Amino acid sequence: MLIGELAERAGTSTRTLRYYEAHGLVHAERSANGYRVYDEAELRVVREIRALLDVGFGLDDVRPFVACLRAGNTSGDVCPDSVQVLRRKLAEVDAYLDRLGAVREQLHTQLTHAIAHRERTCPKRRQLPR
Amino acid sequence: MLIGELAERAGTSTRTLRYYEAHGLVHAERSANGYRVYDEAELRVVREIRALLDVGFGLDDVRPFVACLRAGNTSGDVCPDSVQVLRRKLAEVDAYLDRLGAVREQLHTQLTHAIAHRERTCPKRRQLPR
DNA sequence: GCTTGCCTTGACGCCAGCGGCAAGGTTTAG
DNA sequence: CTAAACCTTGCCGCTGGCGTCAAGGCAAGC
Repeated sequence: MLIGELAERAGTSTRTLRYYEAHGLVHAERSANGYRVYDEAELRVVREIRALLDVGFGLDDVRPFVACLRAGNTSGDVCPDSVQVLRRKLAEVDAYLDRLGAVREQLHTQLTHAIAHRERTCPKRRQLPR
Repeated sequence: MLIGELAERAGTSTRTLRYYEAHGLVHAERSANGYRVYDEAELRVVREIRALLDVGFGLDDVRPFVACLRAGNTSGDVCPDSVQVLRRKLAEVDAYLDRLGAVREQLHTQLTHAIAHRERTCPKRRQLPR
């Protein structure tokens, strides 16, 4: 399998695959003419990477999962390192949810106050002219 | 008030103030020697900018609030444009909260499965060696 | 006069995950 | 023979909000 086919099958670009390789995440043999030749297993690897990036992981966070797949596991998240990353990421997400919830509250009260102020200042104006 | 003093009083850097000015958010007179001279009112403006950026606004989002302050309002959020931005931002935050909540769920189940798998595969290992 | 501490503009660096272009080699079909 | 469709390496661009020099001018105390 050449890089174009892998890219299409994984739903990404050749540029991205070369980028992953440059960062040590995806491996490829080389054919006589220098073309990258991929094993079928790399497709799973690339999909794992993509799935994790979509969830907000960084490339470094993904490494243990890739290594886990390469170690022969059917799923990339069953190895200790992966689990550790999962825990850390879950904590990060929880922390961010908290912060974002607080921000939401602030925005909400600020919006409420602003509208109330407009009511006081200029009562004849309708709230939603629509 | 010179730029250094304003920076310190606003809890930011001179670089930041020049940046804001370059982007049309903060105004300054110039003294004979070319130094920026700030009005007292600019302190409130800078603090408003900082507060909004901390909440996740971009510089463009901040503009209406600054204009609102300049228009003589005691608070930057009572003008229609500001209210509109507040509404939009609130919607964005809500959307992001939803996504992040879904991500959290996925991470949680993935983590649960991974740990369960390790239990099945290697029951003698303790979960948290501590 | 010299140092110290302000201030000025200008320009590059940073982070992350690529996109996109340049300039070229290879293989296959017509 | 040539065009088309692959592939290669390399390098700049992008987004945002600044940090961090660099090189120099101005003010004030000793």
